[in-house]
Amino acid sequence: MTDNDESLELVKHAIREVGLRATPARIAILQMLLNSNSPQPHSVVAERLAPLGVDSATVFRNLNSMTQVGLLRRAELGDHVWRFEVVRDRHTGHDSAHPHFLCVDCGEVTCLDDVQLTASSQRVTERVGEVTEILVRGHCNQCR
Amino acid sequence: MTDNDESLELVKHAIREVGLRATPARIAILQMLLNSNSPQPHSVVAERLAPLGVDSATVFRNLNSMTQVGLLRRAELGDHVWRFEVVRDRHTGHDSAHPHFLCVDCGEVTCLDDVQLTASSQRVTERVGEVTEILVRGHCNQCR
DNA sequence: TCGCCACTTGCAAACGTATTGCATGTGCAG
DNA sequence: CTGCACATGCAATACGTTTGCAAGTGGCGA
Repeated sequence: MTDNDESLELVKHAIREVGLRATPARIAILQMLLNSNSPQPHSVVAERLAPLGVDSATVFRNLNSMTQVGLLRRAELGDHVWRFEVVRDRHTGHDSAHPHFLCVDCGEVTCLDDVQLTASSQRVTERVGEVTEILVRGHCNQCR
Repeated sequence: MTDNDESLELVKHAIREVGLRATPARIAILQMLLNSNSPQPHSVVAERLAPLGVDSATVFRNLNSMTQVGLLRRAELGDHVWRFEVVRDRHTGHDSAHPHFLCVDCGEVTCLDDVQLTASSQRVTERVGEVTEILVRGHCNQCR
């Protein structure tokens, strides 16, 4: 069994695990995003998969469905284009309202789970409701 | 001179100060946003000004141009809708990029300008880079 | 105060991204 | 192996945003 076979099985398993069918389109999308080190816009994913005969609408639907089940993360860098990246730490447990830092230049998302926002978060919670997500945008140290 | 006259003159002055003409459309947009306590999407601004005979494209152009010159701030809260708010402290120097709370159910936006995120923000800044925007999402008290 | 001219506007058309309907195809549980 | 709910391809559509162009006007200078 080669590395490719192995990763193929892993990808298939990850897709089935969340209750979706491991179709060629989904496998290709996930593999492509796994090989990217930054979130990719739909257009890029669709372009790359077009030669494989995958329709643009299918890419959209799959990116959205895989995002809904937590396989992917959808990021908006400020240019009104959704970018998608693989959620690599689905099993680590800290899926509560931990802050994410999003670099609007390179699109990289950093988990700030050790950053203490609790005090203010609690105050915010009381004031406005139930907080489910905290997103911090800016320019990361590499892009400044 | 009434309060309205006074604020009208202030608004006109603010517009001219940045090198733009004080046209009825710009005055109306600025006044409307000054009376809002949260960022408003273009659609809402356009709807509100439509009865005055202001075109939607004009609203777009003005929101963008006034943003370019620093009169307004454009915020993207993660739902692919630009929202505009008046920059109220252009002259005071201290950065006014305050956190926003977005209710994912009803879409209402609350400005959290009095919430203290400074300590953690500074820590975040050191770790990842320069923070330009803080977004808190969740369910507001009305929607829970 | 008046007239000029660059800046603005209204209207409509163009654009790019995202979504949807429907008939066909297919992954996979039983 | 087989059936059926889920997924896909294709095309049409919805939507938010931008742009071209001719007409209009704010505000400066005379």
